[in-house]
Amino acid sequence: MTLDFSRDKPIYSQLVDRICGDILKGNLSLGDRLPSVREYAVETGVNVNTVQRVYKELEAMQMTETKRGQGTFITTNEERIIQLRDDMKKQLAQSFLTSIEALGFSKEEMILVLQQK
Amino acid sequence: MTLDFSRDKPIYSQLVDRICGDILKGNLSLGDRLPSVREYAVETGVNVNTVQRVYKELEAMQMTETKRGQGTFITTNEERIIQLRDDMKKQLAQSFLTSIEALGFSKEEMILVLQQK
DNA sequence: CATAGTGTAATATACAACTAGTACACTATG
DNA sequence: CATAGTGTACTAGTTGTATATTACACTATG
Repeated sequence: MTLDFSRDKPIYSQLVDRICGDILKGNLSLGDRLPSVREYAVETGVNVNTVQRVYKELEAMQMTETKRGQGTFITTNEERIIQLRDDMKKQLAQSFLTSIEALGFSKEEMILVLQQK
Repeated sequence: MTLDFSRDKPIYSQLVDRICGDILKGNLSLGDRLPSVREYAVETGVNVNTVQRVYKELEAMQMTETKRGQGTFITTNEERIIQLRDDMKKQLAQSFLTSIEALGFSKEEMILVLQQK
């Protein structure tokens, strides 16, 4: 694989987003095992510690459960996933609103732009 | 003044946003002179070099014009401001779309959330 | 033409975030 | 109980950001 990473955001953060996305989209199923930190490090071309940080973040979000010696698994708690999905949606919307307000755009004009794309 | 800065973004970047916003919103008018780097540094409680970086960025965006010995002024080129406003609007929209796509949200469902706020 | 107020530049320092290399600790399995 | 495969922890180096300090270059003004 060896992914491309944008430089304006930490790699670990981009990987968290990617995995979150895969889970929320259903590309990964509840209970699935993620690659080991070493495997995933090789796949993506980053350091083991970076992957560890990714898995740590995911676990802190209660999106995964980590078992030493066994691996990291996507939570089987479906409610938690649903809740996370909703939280993220709200958070995305809120930070978007904050940004546009800071630059003086109205919600309505931005929605128009979005609809045109 | 002595502003509060969020820790998740560089200070210089937050100041750029603030001034951009003030210009785009019309709080600052075309041709207005910004405070001197030293004044603004004291006002905001940051270092002169940080303010200098802010003014440099603004000039690179052609949002201001800097005259050595005189000060930094908001461009009188109204077209440029209009263009910047439009560019930023599109850029905001695009990065929003990229984010929501990465996490598996649809444009439509996000617009609904935005409208409810 | 001296002076004070502009922006600009260079250097050193400090600190935090990020990443990498390496070694350690736990678990399943034959 | 040895071994291979897990996650974890420690240390160090790099980079970006911010600060402090100092000096320089230009402009307006008395």
